Amino acid sequence: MTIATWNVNSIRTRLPRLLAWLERRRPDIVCLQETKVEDERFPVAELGGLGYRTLACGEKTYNGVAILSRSPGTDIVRCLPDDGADAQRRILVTTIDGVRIVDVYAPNGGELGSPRYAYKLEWYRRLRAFLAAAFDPGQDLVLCGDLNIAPDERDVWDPEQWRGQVMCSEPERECFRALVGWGLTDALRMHQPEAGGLYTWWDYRAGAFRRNRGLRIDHILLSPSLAKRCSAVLIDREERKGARPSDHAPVIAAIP
DNA sequence: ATGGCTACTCCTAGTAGA
Repeated sequence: MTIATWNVNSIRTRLPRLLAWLERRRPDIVCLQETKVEDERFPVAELGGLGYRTLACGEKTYNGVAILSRSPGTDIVRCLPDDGADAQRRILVTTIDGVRIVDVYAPNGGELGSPRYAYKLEWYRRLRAFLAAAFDPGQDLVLCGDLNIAPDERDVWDPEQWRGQVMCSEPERECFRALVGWGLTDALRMHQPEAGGLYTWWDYRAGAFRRNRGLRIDHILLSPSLAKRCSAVLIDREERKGARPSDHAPVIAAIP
């Protein structure tokens, strides 16, 4: 199977590009983030026309995650167990073809020391607790999405400029290492252990994409059984080019 | 030249993204 993750920055704005990309890449499972739409308004019919089923967990304007798949999903979980009824829509879990899929849109974090930064760290603590309580690293499991953390200096175009900034701070990186420490493998780094310049997000401003001034903040993390099978991981930079792109590129893992 | 953007909303200004 191929599984992809993509922060589309609005499913409605990105729908033409998403449909063309699905036709070209034909991934089996796609985890989307920042759909920015309530579930009633999600473009289910258009995606169905290409043979994809939709599971959506969204809200108006902000956040929102969704999972597209050829096979149906079962055992669906929306939000974290300690989220309230009005929680930000940031997590969606399902099982597809025997693989547990955890689709995540982590908080941005605002500025270091801000309430939103504290919320991000707390949210990661709750995510880690959810993993421990609800899953087993011995199962076939993928945790992927926009984690809003660049794990180390190889993942940042200018480590000096970004040192201590949000997405690069040591407490955030400790949150990423806690996921890996639970038993997950960073699929891209498994295949490209040293390479720099591999980014998944580039600012819309300042010609950042053209200059490859980016960050690697979108990740596919695999349980050991899937890491063993994963044969390739691709950052689909083509999707950051052209008219009206998302500011994120998709990441695709092949798991034969 | 060191900045330049995009998408959302009871839309035309303010907020958020990262």
